[in-house]
Amino acid sequence: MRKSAERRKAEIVTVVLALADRIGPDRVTTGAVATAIGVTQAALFRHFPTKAALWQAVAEHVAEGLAAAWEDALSRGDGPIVRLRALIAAQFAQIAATPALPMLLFSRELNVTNAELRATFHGLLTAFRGLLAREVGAGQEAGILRGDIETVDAAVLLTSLVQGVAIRWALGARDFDLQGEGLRLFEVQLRLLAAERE
Amino acid sequence: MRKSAERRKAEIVTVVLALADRIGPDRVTTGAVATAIGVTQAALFRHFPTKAALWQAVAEHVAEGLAAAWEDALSRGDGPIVRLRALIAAQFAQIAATPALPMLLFSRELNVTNAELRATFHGLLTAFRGLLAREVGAGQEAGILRGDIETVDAAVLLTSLVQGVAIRWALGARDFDLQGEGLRLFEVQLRLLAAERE
DNA sequence: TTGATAAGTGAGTAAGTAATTACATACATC
DNA sequence: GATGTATGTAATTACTTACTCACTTATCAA
Repeated sequence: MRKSAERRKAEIVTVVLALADRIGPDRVTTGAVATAIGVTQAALFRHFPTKAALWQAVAEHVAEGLAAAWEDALSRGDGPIVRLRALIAAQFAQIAATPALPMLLFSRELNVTNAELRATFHGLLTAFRGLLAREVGAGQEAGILRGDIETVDAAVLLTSLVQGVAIRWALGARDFDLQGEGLRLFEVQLRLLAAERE
Repeated sequence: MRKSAERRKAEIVTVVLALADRIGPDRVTTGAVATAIGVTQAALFRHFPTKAALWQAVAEHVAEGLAAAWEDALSRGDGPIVRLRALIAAQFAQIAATPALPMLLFSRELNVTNAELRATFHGLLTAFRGLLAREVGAGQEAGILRGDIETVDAAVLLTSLVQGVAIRWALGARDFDLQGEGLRLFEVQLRLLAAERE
């Protein structure tokens, strides 16, 4: 029943993310989190001085998860196409594992209350685009991808693909496999980006 | 100072959208709206029975604006490519005119409190994708666009493009011209989708 | 000019919000 | 087994929220 501070903190962060998905990030009150865990509301402030600090911890948790997934994806493959596919797959996997992520990007906690969080997440999106751009550039130099397209433009198209599918999934009924549909469309876009050969 | 109910209603809706952009949709309190207008908070309830009804009116206003912009775009052009470009341009123009739109899609007002609004907006996105798909199909039949791509997939890629650029604009510093950058990337994607000719 | 109607006000209420406090108790360490 | 510390609680705080109601007053038609 009673847990160490470290494990309790982790539990709180997890519950916040789950609640954010279920009832929306801005409806996550300290009371709701507490009852979902099974402690009193005051107990939360044993572990986080303010609610903003709680959200900060949540953001760091998410950011670390994303960074780790990207690193893992890049270390796996060898060719640029394989690595591109792994990056996209990792991104979809992270979103599926944390469905509140798209909503979180637009929550007031992130955009208004905590300017630092906003910068953090915006930086994450930029970093992801940068990783994609590097692989696209490698593919272009290798002659696998069309060279008559700006590298960064191709990267933007790919990040947009992820966001577009994620939005459709998050706002809709979530009645399709996010990663499957996302990777299918990635292959379509990849065919468009491929250098022509006959 | 004193206005007719019709004009006051319209003013309230406008102010709500402006406030939603500035402080986030979920921080738009009846008090904040009232002081932004220059009336007391109680005055709002003269025109809308509940806050949910207010949001309903806001959603209808936005939906009507989008539908009108699409209709106008379609009536303008003649060829499928021209109409595609006009649809994309219209969408970017609407987002630029109502910057709260992307946030609104993910607000709790839309996603949790009012299930009807959620369905409305989700339907709008689907409708837009449908309009794009029709033009893409026409372009494919005319031999202007590649035929080896599923029509709906191309439409999804185009809506994703809009959403991706809009997200980058809304979450970033808004330091670039949304419509200009959006249309530039549209031309890039269009080149990828074009039937090859040499 | 007058009277009816519609727009706006001032002063409230009840329900929720994050945060604080004094107090209790489980748990590891000696 | 005693004891100090860290985790948790009950009660309460000051504040914000949407919403109500009895009232005032601007506006306009007769």
